[in-house]
This record gives sequence, C-alpha cells and structure tokens, in this order.
Amino acid sequence: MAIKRQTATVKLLWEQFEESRDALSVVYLVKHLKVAMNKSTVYRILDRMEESGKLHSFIGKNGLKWYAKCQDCSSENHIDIHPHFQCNGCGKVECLTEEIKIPKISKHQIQLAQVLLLGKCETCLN
Amino acid sequence: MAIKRQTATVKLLWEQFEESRDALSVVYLVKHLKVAMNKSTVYRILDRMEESGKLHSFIGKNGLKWYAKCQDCSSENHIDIHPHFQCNGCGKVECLTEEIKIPKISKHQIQLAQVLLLGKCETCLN
DNA sequence: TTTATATTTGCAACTTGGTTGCAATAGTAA
DNA sequence: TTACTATTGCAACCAAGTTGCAAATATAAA
Repeated sequence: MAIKRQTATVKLLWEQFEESRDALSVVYLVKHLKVAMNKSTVYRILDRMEESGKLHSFIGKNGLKWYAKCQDCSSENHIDIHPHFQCNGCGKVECLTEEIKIPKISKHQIQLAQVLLLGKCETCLN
Repeated sequence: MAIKRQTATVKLLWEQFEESRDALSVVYLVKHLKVAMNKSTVYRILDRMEESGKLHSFIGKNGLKWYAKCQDCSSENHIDIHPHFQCNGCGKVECLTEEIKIPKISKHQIQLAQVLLLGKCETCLN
C-alpha cells in the first residue's frame, strides 16, 4: 500500500532523504534516527514510500537494503534508473547521475538494471 | 584461504558449475546437492574457490549470494567482470558475455562494477 | 605402508536482516 | 465528536550466513 497519511514518523524519515543524494540503509536508519522508531515501522514506511514513487531501493554489496530519493518517478513509473557507488572503505553509498548503456539481450526482456560500482570515495582516497 | 586439497566435496561442488554458465545460489546448492553437505561446508568451499579465482560471487535481487564460474581469473586478478541477468519469473541467473561500459566518476576510484539486469528469461517469456 | 601434520568437515549454537499477526494508537473526513 | 481506516509497536518468528571446536581426512614424509 502507498502512503496515505502524513504521520510524524513519515515526515521524520522523509527528512533524512531530502537533503542529500546519498542512499541510506535501513539498518543505519533504525540505529541512528533521533526519535527511536520500531524497525518494522521503518521497513513499512520505506516500502510505502517506494510504492509512492518517492524512494527507490536496491541491495548493497553486503546484501543490505538501501533506499534513496527518486528524481522523477511516480507510483506507476520508476524511471529513475541510475547507477550507485558504494565505497569499500567507509561503506557509504551515493547515487550517480551518469547514464549507463544497457545492451539488448536476445530472447530476454529487460525490465530493470541495477548497477553498483565499488571503489574508494573522495574522503577515503585521501 | 584458497583451495589446498582436492576433496570429494570440493569436486562435487565444482561439477555443479562446470557445465553451464548459469549462476547458482548457495541456498539452492545446500538444498539440492545429491550428496548432502553441511551448509557451513558449502559456504566455506565456495569462498575458497572464489579466492582461487575459479568462481566469482555477487548478490542477487533478494539479497541471496550467488556464485558462477570465472572465465579468465586468477587468485590475483578477478578480471571477469560481466553483467548478470536474473529472471523475475523463475529467479534463474545467467552470466552474460556483453560488455558494459563503466563511466569514470570524478574523485572516485572504481575497483569493481556489479551489473544485474532484471527481466524475463526466454522460458518465462513464452 | 605407516606416521605425522595441516587442512577440511560437521555440528550446534549464534548473529543479524527482514517479516508477520495482532492489539493499541492516531489521522482524517463526516 | 464520532466513526472509520491507516499506522504503529511489540514480540515472536524465519532465513541466510558465520563461528568455535572437536572429529575426520588428504597429503607429504619416513
């Protein structure tokens, strides 16, 4: 189900994403939110936000679930298919603006592409 | 640690990968191997095979760990960076031969790229 | 062949991410 | 206010993956 009511918890979670284009893992959110919030609540709100086209989700290098703000999505269309960069040093995940060309694969219908680049971020390089 | 001894279990596991270019999830292997094998053993052997450059691993769409045969890797160099295709219908994962161009990202050092294409495979399309 | 040594395995217990059912709470519209 | 429905917290659960340790087994040396 998509977001129907603008509760305090929904607002608080949305604020976390509004500022940056970095992605946030659910685990991080559950641990570090200023107002403590039950983990099932966090999972459920993020889920609804994704269905509403406000967030998109993907799996990071260790199998953790990450969410980040969508740029131009709706509940019908998740067109915001950009690559993500995860730092092998600090673990941070960034959304990238670069476009990746996805090849056509014969006899396959491609619906979604998840590109995760792994390496060192600016901070960890120095 | 890399593979040091050619045990029966190591051989059995390797046979699973030898035939096809499909990837296999650890969960699948633990459930379906003809000769039952403890799951920690499976995890450890696959781990060692990856370190030896015989297999590479990646995370599928549900956070499960998958392994597939390397083409030209060694324990020093995992150069076998190809995209994977996972079917949204049956869950099967294939290794693709198509090359994906990875853009340079300013102020970032990219060490690895994981590309997971999601869609319908040939069987599930018909 | 036998012995010695280091690697590998099974087991059981554990850790952790994520899910679920249900009763209590809180938005929203009338 | 009231009534209705969405949302939340809680506790219990499930499944993937990890770990420590004692027993088993491959391999090299004698």
